[in-house]
Amino acid sequence: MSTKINITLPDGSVRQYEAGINSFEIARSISEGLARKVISTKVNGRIRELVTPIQEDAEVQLLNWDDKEGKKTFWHSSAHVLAQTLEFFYPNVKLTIGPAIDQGFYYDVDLGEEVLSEKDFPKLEQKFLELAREKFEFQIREVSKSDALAYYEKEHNEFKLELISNLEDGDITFCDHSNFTDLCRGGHLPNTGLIKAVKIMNVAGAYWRGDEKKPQLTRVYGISFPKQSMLKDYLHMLEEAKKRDHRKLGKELELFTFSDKVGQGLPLWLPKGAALRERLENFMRAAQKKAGYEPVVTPHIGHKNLYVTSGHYEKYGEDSFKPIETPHEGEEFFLKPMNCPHHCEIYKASPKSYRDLPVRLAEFGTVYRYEQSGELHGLTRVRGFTQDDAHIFCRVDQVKDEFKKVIDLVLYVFKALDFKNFTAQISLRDPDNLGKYIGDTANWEKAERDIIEATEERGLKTETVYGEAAFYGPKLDFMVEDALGREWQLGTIQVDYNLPERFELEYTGSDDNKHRPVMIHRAPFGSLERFVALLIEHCEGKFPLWLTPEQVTILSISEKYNETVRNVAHVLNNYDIRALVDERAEKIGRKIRDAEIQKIPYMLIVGEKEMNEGTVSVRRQGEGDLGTMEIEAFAKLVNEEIEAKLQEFN
RNA sequence: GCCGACGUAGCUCAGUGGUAGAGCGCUUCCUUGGUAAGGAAGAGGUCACGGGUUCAAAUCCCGUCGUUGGCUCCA
Repeated sequence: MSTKINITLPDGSVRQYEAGINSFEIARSISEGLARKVISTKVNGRIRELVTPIQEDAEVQLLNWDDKEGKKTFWHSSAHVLAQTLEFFYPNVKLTIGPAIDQGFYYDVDLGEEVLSEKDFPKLEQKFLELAREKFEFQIREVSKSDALAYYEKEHNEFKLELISNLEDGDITFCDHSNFTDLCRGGHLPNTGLIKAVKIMNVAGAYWRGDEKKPQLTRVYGISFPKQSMLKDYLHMLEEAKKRDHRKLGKELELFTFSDKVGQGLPLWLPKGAALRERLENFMRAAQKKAGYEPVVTPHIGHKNLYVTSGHYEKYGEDSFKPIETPHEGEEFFLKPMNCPHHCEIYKASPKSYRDLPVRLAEFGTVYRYEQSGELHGLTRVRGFTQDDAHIFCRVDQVKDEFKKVIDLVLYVFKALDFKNFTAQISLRDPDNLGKYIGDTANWEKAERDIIEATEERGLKTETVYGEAAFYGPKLDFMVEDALGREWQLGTIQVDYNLPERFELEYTGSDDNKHRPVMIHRAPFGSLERFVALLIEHCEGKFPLWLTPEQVTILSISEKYNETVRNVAHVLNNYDIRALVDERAEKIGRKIRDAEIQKIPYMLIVGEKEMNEGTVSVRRQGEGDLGTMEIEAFAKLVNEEIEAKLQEFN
């Protein structure tokens, strides 16, 4: 006897089917075209196999390649084929986990003594496709916990055994295709044949469960596609992204460099880069002045005890440079890894009344941290960097308001610099590991609430991540992706009840009693180094006009007009426009090409006509000829463009 | 720090056991040209560094340093 069930589709329509129907049949009942495209399905919110029978009323969402979750299914299934491929070449391989990631998938395996390197990629890809073309069906089956354990006992796979031991009996499934079996929750393509293209991207060491005390596995990264042409497009896109890499552009545009002789992770700012950085600092100084910050200056080193007091020594001592010892017995100084302890001492330099708060102390403070060598990356992770740091000391009742003001400042900065694609991430405690945080629970809860409310009241779209809070307090981070899609933290706002406690900071309240202020750490750029790196990648080296090293280059048609060209530069300099001249004995086409490559926003061309008329022929980088205008008119154009972008901070 | 790869001229890279190469850049000369590369000549390298194998090493092996893609941590 058959039962009818109701299937609700994402558009809200309800269709009736026999119980036991599967998603693929539903797709085919709608249209053949849909059936051809569908690669996965979500039943009541959970990814399932297309062939999983549905027995009861359900919401069904059919997924194809264009859905994010469809891609995940595709890539997860690909990870199975990768594992099968690895088993073919390395029969003793121990499989661990093989998830889909944002761009493809990986599989972590224990290869024992064997080594896998790039040279092996072509043969892996070839075998992978050979296997895929067999159109093996993925079949999911339930396994009892004891059977599952027995299976991997026989395989001597301690990793899978560990995974299974953490699973509930009755909730364990294996997935088979061809002669290959893997512990797997499910959500697969119907068969391997849909995978038409694969590229093994790289191989890397990865610790089991991300713990460096646990064995290191070999992680093989790959990406796969339903069409060969999509792989080609993807690889082309990666090539394009590499052109935006700040390390490449930083070199080409002469912004910064590194020297082995100075040391790893210690950037050297070249004149053009330093000037750009100085403009960024001045921009921030002006905004902060309006926002009520007071600049302070503190030294590059601090007494060891300062960091013992702050708690940083205990927490980050390992990540610091070795202490600096003085001739005085037992006296140790540290290169400062952060500015806050110094600022606490400035706060303490004079007694404070509740009327004085908030106190906002700002400093472009250069700090030094001993990052592991493998961590260093261009300007985004270095060992010496400058934070646009400030600490706000305020009353508990002022926290939310101060927090909102900082959000305004960060958004102002991002707007002036055309950062549109950022995510605001609220980092809260890890509910499963509350022990690793210091400070009073009630304070933590208040701080977390203040942050959430401040972002809500500012209408900021946020993502909440548990477990990412600093050890001393919750925070709001502004994250931006680099050219290769890796996410970096730029701006940060952090509430801290801990340091005021440790430094015994006080103010006198209206009740004439002593009270503890709250601290807010905040840095809109985060670090100048990282910020500039991300800025370079976002604008491909074409900086906003107000910021760019050279705003205008003046090109003479021939050497006969060099004197006129120098005069034009002189006039523009008087308008505070950064102009340089190209007096080389080159043809104009060549001079234009070079200026275009150097990404100089404006080119002014001066020849016979312009010399006689007192005009310049204007060309915009990337756009072309804008026609002829008077020099003053051009200066006005430049300054108006800058003003339009650089609205004042209010 | 660990795993993989890489290190040749200022830059980008070719050269994989037998006399160190190209393009761009740089210098000099010719050319004085109107919107993305004018021509010629020249200078420039302990092939990252140290050791080993070999008649012979940029090339093969070992170590060190640096860079790089990941893992972990963080701004």
